[in-house]
Amino acid sequence: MPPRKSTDDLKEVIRDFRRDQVIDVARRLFGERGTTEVSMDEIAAEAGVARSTVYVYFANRDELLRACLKGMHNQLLDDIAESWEQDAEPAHRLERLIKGMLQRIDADPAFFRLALMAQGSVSQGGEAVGTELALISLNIARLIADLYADGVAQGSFRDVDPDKATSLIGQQIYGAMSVRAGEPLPEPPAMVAAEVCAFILHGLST
Amino acid sequence: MPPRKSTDDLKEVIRDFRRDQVIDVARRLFGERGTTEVSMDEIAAEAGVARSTVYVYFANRDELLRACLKGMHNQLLDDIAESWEQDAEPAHRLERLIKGMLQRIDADPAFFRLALMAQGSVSQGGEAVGTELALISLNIARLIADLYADGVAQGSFRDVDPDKATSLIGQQIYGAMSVRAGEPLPEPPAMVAAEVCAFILHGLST
DNA sequence: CCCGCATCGGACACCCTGTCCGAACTCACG
DNA sequence: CGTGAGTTCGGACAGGGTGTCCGATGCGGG
Repeated sequence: MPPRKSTDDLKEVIRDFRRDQVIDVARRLFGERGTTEVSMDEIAAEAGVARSTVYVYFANRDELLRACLKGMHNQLLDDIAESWEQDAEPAHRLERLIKGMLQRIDADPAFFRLALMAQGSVSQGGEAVGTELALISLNIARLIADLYADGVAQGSFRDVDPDKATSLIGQQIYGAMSVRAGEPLPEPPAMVAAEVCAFILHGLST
Repeated sequence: MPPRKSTDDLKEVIRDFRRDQVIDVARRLFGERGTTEVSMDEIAAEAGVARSTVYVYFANRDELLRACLKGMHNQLLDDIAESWEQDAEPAHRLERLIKGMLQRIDADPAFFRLALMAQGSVSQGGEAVGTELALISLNIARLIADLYADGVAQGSFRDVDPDKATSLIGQQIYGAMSVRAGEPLPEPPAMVAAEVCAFILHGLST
């Protein structure tokens, strides 16, 4: 087996390119009409390939859905990582984190609704779609945990069980994102992020 | 058309009974394996009726799903209404509200996961399943709004835009419920409710 | 020029939905 | 007791989706 590296690499690039092509279409259609309402025929047609070709790249519908989620996961992490290092102040990081996620939703609300729906499927057949979403949650949770620990260390956050605090913060963010994913005409992300962040910091206390 | 009241009433009772029989089975199966993974055949078989008979009671799969959600909605409202009048103190009402919802989840976690999944479907075909869930949200939101207004009136809550405050509180509760619906071995609802409530009241502030 | 490879397109078996209808059963009424 | 209305059953049916398979086609590199 001779190296033949460049050729094989090219093939792989092409393969990835086509894969992404299908994923993009699937993500759009899933987002627009829901994962259950789009047939593989439609995806294939819209992507300009034969249905059987789609099955060359993805074993089945589930795997395609998982690939869609993975793509979104990566974009989300990129978005957040970008702004993460710009400010080490915990409260600011929190606000940036929230703003980043809201912006990601705004960039493709349909896609995020897709994620929410998949969230539902997770608890179901148990299929591997769940693992994709669990990864996202884990990554975000880690960021929150770090940020909280920093805040406690410098005395700006109340010191309670870190796991509980992380969970509660995460829940608030999750709720905020869910609502926004459904809202037709959302307010500016920066403003919402500021409100959510303020609420997390102070709650209803006078 | 003679009155014949008692007979017709009886028929209606029987009809409702059978309907509920199917709904119970459907709710269980939907909860266990997800709404998309259960066929009408299975539901009918498990309920001990012919598939065609199910279609006598429900026009289609969607209507059956909606009926399942409506049932859960009513149970939830009953649960909450029960404890609502026991204490007029806003903070206590909030905690009771949260506890009530957590208990409902614990009573039938599978069912709540079903609701979450349907939440996803809402944004999809747009079918009337959404209206069922929207009703639930509305009812809860009204309770929260009342409670918040009381708290502000008596000076125990910060006075901000009531809509925003209601929304933020609702988001926190929504997140907490979502997490709990997925947790395998949750802590006592009362304890979790207290934590969530405390977080809403004070946030991270020292 | 020819081989390998990706793609195509269509046939296939299987499953699910929603509709329909005739047959059997139940039960209240005359 | 007989009759008729209403209910259920079971199965047939069309339509549509999934996932598999395979022969045909086209293309690019050696």
